Amino acid sequence: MGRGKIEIKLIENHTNRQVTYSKRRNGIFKKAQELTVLCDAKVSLIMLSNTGKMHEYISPTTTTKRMYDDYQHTLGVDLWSSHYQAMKDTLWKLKEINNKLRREIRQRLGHDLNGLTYDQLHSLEDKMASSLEAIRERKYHVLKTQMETYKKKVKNLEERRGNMLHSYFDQEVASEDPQYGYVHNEGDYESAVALANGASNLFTIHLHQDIRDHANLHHHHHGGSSLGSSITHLHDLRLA
Amino acid sequence: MGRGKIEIKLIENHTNRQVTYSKRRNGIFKKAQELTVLCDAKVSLIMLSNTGKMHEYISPTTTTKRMYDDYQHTLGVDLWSSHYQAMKDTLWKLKEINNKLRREIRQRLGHDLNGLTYDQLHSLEDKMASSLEAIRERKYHVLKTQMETYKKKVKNLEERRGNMLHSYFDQEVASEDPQYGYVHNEGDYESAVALANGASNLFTIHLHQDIRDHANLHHHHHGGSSLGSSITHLHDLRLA
DNA sequence: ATCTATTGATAAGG
DNA sequence: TCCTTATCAATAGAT
Repeated sequence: MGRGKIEIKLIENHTNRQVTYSKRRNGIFKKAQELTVLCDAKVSLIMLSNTGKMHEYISPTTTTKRMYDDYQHTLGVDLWSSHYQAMKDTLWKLKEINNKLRREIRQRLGHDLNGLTYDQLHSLEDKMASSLEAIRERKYHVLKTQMETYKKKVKNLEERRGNMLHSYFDQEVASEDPQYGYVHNEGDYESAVALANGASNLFTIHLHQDIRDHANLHHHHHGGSSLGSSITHLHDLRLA
Repeated sequence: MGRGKIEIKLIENHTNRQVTYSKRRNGIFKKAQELTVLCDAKVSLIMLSNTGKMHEYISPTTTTKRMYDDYQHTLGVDLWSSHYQAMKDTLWKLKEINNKLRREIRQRLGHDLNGLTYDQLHSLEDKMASSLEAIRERKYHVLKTQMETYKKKVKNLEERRGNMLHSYFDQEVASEDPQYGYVHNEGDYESAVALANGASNLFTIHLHQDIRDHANLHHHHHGGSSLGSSITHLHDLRLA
């Protein structure tokens, strides 16, 4: 269709190729638009020239994202599933670990002991007792250190100001900040985990196994009518 | 181009529409293929008929995923980024929680106490002591229950078999499975967390802000030459 | 699905 | 890139 027939092979002349690309691109766009209107079809057409320019046609009744979503759904594959899957696995593992940790803490708090045997309880008791001992030792160590600090301070004061020691000492102890008292924050964990669990539901990926052998193959019709075309790289997919 | 000119508007006749769809679809596929060869272009063409049938053309030098990824990159926006971001947030929160839980456990094991004040240690000691008490109580409860079970068994046996009680009882106790001894599995948590941390590095998402106003607009050329076509919904994008 | 008159697309040239 | 036009290709309607 032109002043002469042309072979369908790469146009060597750069300028010529550019011109032909431009013309034919617009021809295809026009055809896509006509098809959209004439047949109430939805078309997504993305073209990337060898010079890196990208052109798109999308039927006005849809969006490119929706078309690709539909496409993936039709194929029963998720092109991005591997990414999602890895993330999902990670999330799952973290949640598992979290649950284990929380269970362990609860048992160490003396809750949820019903499932444990006598032996397990005995072992837990031993561990708790020795942990408690470590904490007590640390506590006394801290106390001792603190006392020594105070002693030194007092000594200093005694040297500098005579015997005002008792009133100063009492004041110092009373003003210690009580807000750092150990706070059990299981509630925070609960809500954060709940949030995490809720959010993760957004990412339920369906990974179907019936991937059809369509990708990068030559002209196929999977079931149904065949047009017997000799065009290569055309794929005929149906909604499952 | 046919026995008569046709208006570009929806073909009312169902059969006719189907036939036209089929013919034109193949026409566009052929054009897409020719463009691919003639101009060394890459084309991704997805068509969805009003009957729900989907057809695709993809240039053999690329894949649908790559085309769509390129498309998104060209737009400077990743339509999936919000999903990824939500997942990433979830992962981060879970990791935070995990660390808190693990710190708490370690403190309850009597480790990592250096950062705690005397008050905190005192509070922890109290909690540990009462937890330990709960565990002890549970342990004795289990022991008592178990003893009663044995007593009943023994009583049963006494009634049924006379006075063979001692040997049977000893045997029963000795054969109790010791494999359920409490096992501290912090190592498992460590490695699982490490794995999680490693995997999460795969999901560093780049969220660009320069979203261009291209989506679902009518025929546009962003910079450069205009073909002056009256075709609507054509988009002209350039690689950033 | 095939045929073919007719319109539409486009190669080459400016 | 845009216009022209001879030529070839696509396809509408009929079978």
